[in-house]
Amino acid sequence: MRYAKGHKDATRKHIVRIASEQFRRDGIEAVGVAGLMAGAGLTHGGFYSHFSSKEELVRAANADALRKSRADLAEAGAREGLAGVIRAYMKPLHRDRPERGCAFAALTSEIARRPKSTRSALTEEFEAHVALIAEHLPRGDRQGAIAILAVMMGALQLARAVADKALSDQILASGEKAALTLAREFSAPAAR
Amino acid sequence: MRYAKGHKDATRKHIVRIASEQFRRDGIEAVGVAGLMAGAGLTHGGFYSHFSSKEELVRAANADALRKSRADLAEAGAREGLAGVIRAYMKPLHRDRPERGCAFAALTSEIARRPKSTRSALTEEFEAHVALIAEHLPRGDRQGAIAILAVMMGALQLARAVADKALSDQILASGEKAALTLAREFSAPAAR
DNA sequence: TGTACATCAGTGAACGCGCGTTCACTGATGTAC
DNA sequence: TGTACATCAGTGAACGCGCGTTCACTGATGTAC
Repeated sequence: MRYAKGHKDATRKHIVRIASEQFRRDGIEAVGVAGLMAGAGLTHGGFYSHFSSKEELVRAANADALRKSRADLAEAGAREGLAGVIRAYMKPLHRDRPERGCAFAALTSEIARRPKSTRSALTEEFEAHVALIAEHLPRGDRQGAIAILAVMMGALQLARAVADKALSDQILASGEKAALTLAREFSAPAAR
Repeated sequence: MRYAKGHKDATRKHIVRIASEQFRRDGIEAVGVAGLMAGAGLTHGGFYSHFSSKEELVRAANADALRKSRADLAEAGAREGLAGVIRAYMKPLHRDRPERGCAFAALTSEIARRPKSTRSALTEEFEAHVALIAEHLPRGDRQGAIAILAVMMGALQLARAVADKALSDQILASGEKAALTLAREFSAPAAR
């Protein structure tokens, strides 16, 4: 079957999108090329006409997921400021749908063990996230932005891992409160 | 060969220790039973006379790693208080040696995808960590303790994942500063 | 004290399975004549 | 306008390999007589 112009590009984008969801939900290692392609409605053989290796897809999928979640953060920030970003991030819905959520929370520890090329791709997106948060802080405070991202993703991960629902909700609330506290504190440091 | 009394128990403990290191360094999924047993100086066949499944070892290894890192935190806390705990956690050495470090930072997102039995084992250890940090806060503030743990492990993970050394150091410094800020803030909330 | 046997921690071959990757092939459609 | 052919996205069988798990076996030593 000969396909319409742009068809292959659309297929590639579709595979990347499906992969970014499966990776976030199940972890990178747990997702196989065959299952991934089946999830995209294709057979596994065609994979290598789109990507030179699974690792290339990993880079593309992470970048895609992070670009998308950055756009979500930017939108919440434009509407409701930094407090809006924090409240959106710490929502129970975000905990319950990792496949649509922040790729840092889902994949950072796994990416730490992948090749440098993959970690470099992550690093760029990390900087972009930090810059986005820093925009809402006086003097574009990078340190504060990094800390706010760290506490949010740390709390989200813990909330996903514990086996107790009430505790999980409590962790989300703690993360939200701490992130808001840091936002306030880094905006106008206490004079002690 | 007949072995001395207590030999089998010592072997089991040895396997658990080796496993807890390999899991933290390479991730749970990436560690195979054969490589693990070889690392312990044994052959893979004997594995199932010690554990009923890999998952049982995962639970034992995580509990062991977390009990040990909790003892380290407790020691730093006894010597130098909460600030000492935070400074020890955010040290570059901790970033560079995941196999000896905090199992939350290394494995939380992976554990979130494992069976409930494994997540329950983690939950207990999490509560114990929170209690240990809360001891250093007024009124044993659980919320503050959870937030401090979250920002430390989030920052440590990010410091391990980025491909840039200077950025990684900066992330550790941000995590330390934020954790200290939260410790201060949760001890004596600003009156605003 | 000396011999026969029971014990059992550890060995290593084998199982079915899914992994990432390769490759000869298919077949619908665009292009050339 | 009608036919022959080139294109190329996608197919599916096959590759070597390592996975978690099973199991018949080994062999050094403690125990029974």
